[in-house]
Amino acid sequence: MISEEVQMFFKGLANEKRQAIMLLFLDQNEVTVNQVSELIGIGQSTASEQLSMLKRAGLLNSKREGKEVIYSTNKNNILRILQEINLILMKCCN
Amino acid sequence: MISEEVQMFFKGLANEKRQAIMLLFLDQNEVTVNQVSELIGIGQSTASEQLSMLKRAGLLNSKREGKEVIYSTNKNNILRILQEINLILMKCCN
DNA sequence: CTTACGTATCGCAAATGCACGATATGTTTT
DNA sequence: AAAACATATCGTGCATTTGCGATACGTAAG
Repeated sequence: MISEEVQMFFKGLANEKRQAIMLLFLDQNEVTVNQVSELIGIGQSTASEQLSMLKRAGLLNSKREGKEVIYSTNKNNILRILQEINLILMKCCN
Repeated sequence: MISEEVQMFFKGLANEKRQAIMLLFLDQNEVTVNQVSELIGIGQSTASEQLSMLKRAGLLNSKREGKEVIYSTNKNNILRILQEINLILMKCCN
């Protein structure tokens, strides 16, 4: 079987809205929940839940700053998991 | 938005059984539907459907050989999509 | 042509995922 | 302490996914 981490990584990115959220970080490296809600065009609660899901999946980090919660990419973890995935799929493609 | 291909790639790997199927190719580079059914421990129809899903997602190829259908990894496509994903996520992790 | 075997498709029930509004919690300002 | 704002959680309806058995289709052998 495959590590729980990698499994969650794929589930995290298996949704269009969550993919769109990740793409936000191409332009800016920090976003708040409300920004995501507005930029993606989803409700506030949905944004909050999808962001926390991406965090659980190891793709994002969050920190509180005043009343806002600021999300950013979990670079180290993403790169680590990417390497793991590359390794596995490369082997499958001997 | 992200390309349909990449989206399908993630959805393909977002399921435990399908991940297990892909891992079969670490040992052998060709499997039949029945082999998958037995090795993974799922019904014949389920194996058939998941395999054809992985093919649609661009991860597998298939060819008929007699009464059997033999699946193998779509190496070129996998490597291509992996590169694309790496590119995107690397940028997100500037 | 019939049988046997491998695979694909169909119909269905259960589980999971999704998105929302309402509401609760946390934080700053007044 | 109360108001205002940002975020998190809850409950719900709806859609999608999952896995199965039954059945249809394709292919090879008798």
